[in-house]
Parts: sequence; C-alpha cells; structure tokens
Amino acid sequence: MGQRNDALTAARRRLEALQMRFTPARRSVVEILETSPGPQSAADLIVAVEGAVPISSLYRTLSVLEDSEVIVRFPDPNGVARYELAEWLTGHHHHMTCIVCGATSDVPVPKDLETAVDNIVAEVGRRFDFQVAGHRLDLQGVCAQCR
Amino acid sequence: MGQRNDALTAARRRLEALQMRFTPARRSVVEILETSPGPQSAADLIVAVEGAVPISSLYRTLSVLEDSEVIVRFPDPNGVARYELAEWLTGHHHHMTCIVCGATSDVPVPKDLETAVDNIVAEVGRRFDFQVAGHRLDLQGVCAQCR
DNA sequence: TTCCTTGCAAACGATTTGCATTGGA
DNA sequence: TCCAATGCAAATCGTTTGCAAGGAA
Repeated sequence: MGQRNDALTAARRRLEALQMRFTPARRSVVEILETSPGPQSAADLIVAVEGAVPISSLYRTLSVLEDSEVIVRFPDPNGVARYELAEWLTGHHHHMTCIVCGATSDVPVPKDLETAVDNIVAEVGRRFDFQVAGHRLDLQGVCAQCR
Repeated sequence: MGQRNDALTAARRRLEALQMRFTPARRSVVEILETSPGPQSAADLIVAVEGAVPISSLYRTLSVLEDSEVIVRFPDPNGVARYELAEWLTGHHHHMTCIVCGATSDVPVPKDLETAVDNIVAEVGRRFDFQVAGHRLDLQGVCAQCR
C-alpha cells in the first residue's frame, strides 16, 4: 500500500496543487520529518540535510511547507521552533519532553484517553465561554533512557 | 488576610533569602503579573512599566525573577516568550489562546476536570514508560469577545 | 521564455552582555 | 564602605529579506 510514501506523495500533490515545485530540498525535509520520532528544530534539520541546503534556503523551504500546510511549526518548551508533519498527514498526537536530555517525542494518545481529553477540553470551553478549536497537551518528565 | 499582598510578600522573601534586593523594578513586574489575566510578554511588560525601566534592565529583572523561581517563562503558540507568576504562587492552571486576537489567558481548571487530566497523564506515562513530572494543556479557539 | 527557486550577503528583531556608574544596607 | 543593581551601547543569535543568478516547464 505504499504506506511509507504516503506523506511524500501527499506533500507533492499539495504543492503541485498550489503550482509549486516539489524540489529536492522540500522532499528532503518531508522525508526527514516523516522518519523522525518527534518534531525537529531548524538547527536539527540544517544538520540533517548535511549542509547540502544553505541556511536561508532551509528556512525558505520550511516557510513554503508551512504555508502550504504540509508541516506545522510550534515552539518547544525552551522556545525553539520545531517542525513536524501536519496532523492531516500523521494523525493527532501529543508530545513529551524529557527534562534531562531535552528530547521531544510524539505521543500517539490512545483513542480512549484522547476521548477523555476531548471531553475535558469541551467542558472547559463550555464553562469559560471559549469556542475551542484545538488543543495541545505536553508532558514534561524523564524519559526511559534518562533513568 | 492580605491576600492581595501574598505574592508580593512571598516574592520579597524569596529574593531576600537569596540575598537579593526587592527593587522597584522587580516589585513592579511582580505586581503587574499578579494583576494580569494571563501571562505577559516582555514587550507587554516594557509597555506596562511605562518606560520607567530600560529594556536591558527589564530583561535582567525577568531573568532574576525566573532564576529565583518567582516567575516562569514559556513560549506562547506564536513563539513569543511570556511570563507569569510561578505555580507555587498562583496554583496550577492551564491556558487558552484566542486565534483571533492572540490573547492568552489563564484557565483555572476545576478540580474535577483536573483530576481527570491527571489520571490521563499518569496513564500515558505508564503506557509509554515516561516518568511524568508535569504537564501543560493549552486550548486554542475563539474567545467570547471575538465572536 | 517565463516563473519559481536558489544562494549569498545584508538586514532584522529580540535578547544578552561588557563595563563603568549608581545606590542601598 | 561594599557589593548588588542599573543604564547605555555594543554584541549575539536565530530568522528574514533583497537581489541577481540558476533551472524546470
């Protein structure tokens, strides 16, 4: 079923639909993010592309992918921008950041727990007259490797 | 009972315990944060202190208060650093950010819902072998004023 | 040919730091 | 007096942008 190529294919289609090219740099970033265990910083990506892409081009690539909603950018607990494939490509998930090594990884919250989170979020929105559009749940703690 | 002065008093004591002074600038920042409906950015604070405190001093003030754990710094959804009184002064709470006006405000999640959140977080930690030390739940949506 | 894309360098905005000065205990 | 705190200016860091050159359709 080509599961491995889904994100790549979807990304190419999205860009082509916007009359933009699926260039090597753009493809590389999508590939890297697809195979990463969690969101990557611009610095991580600059290293990951092995200096094959100049800093300014990397940022431009990220900006294009973000504008086309292939990736999303968000600040990690330390304020550094991190990027990951958009949820329409990966599914909804949360993050856990290790306070020892600083690594941030994805947490694909099981359906039953996610339902509970949704209920809580909806209830809070109701109580505070806030029209909820989405949420983020981040855990801080110590990962298995750091114990 | 001097409820209004608790944070101010606690902040002064904390600084004095560290042999630091509770200067006017430091006091101002604590007062502003104590009376704000949500976390403030450095830019907000610079405006709030009415130019009475130079930029560099304001940042130094924030850094001192952060190091002494009187305030905490965290990035809002747009990546700008925001500051608020530490939870030992205000109690645990979450945040909601309006995607229209960008305002971030506190959400003192009711005890019953917070208990549910705690259970979920604990369960996730168990399932993913992650020693959870804390969590952040942020809601994105549209606030009452922006509808 | 026509645009989109790239690369380099300069520009930027937010935050930090060096250093001499000020001021409180 | 003595050391923390301050203020200004210069330095940094991550990120963005102008502009001319390169490349795919």
